[in-house]
Amino acid sequence: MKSSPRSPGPVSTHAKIYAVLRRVPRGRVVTYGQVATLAGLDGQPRLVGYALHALATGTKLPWHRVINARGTVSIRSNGTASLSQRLLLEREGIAFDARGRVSLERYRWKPSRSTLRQPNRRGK
DNA sequence: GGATTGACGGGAG
DNA sequence: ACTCCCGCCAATC
Repeated sequence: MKSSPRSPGPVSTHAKIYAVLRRVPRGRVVTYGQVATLAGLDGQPRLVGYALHALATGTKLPWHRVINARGTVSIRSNGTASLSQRLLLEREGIAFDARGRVSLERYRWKPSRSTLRQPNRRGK
C-alpha cells in the first residue's frame, strides 16, 4: 500500500499537478487555474501555486511556464517576481508586454483532445 | 491537532 | 482597466 500522507486520492495532489506541468510544451504558458483544472483540481489554483512552491531548485519541471490569469509572473512570498522566470520564457520565444505581461490569447497552451478536461473556457 | 498561510481566481466597486 | 475582498484546500508550524 502506498504510504500516502493525507492524499484524498490514490495520487497526491502534487503528483497530479506535476504530471500536468510536464505536458506543457516549450514556448507555451499556462495559468495556475488551467493547471488546476487539467489536474482534476478545478477551482483550486492555489494548490498549484503551493505545489510549485514546494519544487526543488534543480527541478526538471517547466515551472516557469506557469503564470497567473493576469498574464504576469506571480509575486512570490519573497515579495519579488522571479526574474529568471521571465528570462526563461523570453528564451523560449515568449514576448512580454511593456507592462511585463504575456498575451495569454497568444501563448496559452491548449491541451490535446486526449488530455482535454477543460469544461468550457470562456469561448470568446 | 488547531490555526495560519499561500507561485490564485473571480466578482464587485 | 485596476483594486479590494472572499473563498478553496493542502501543507506547515
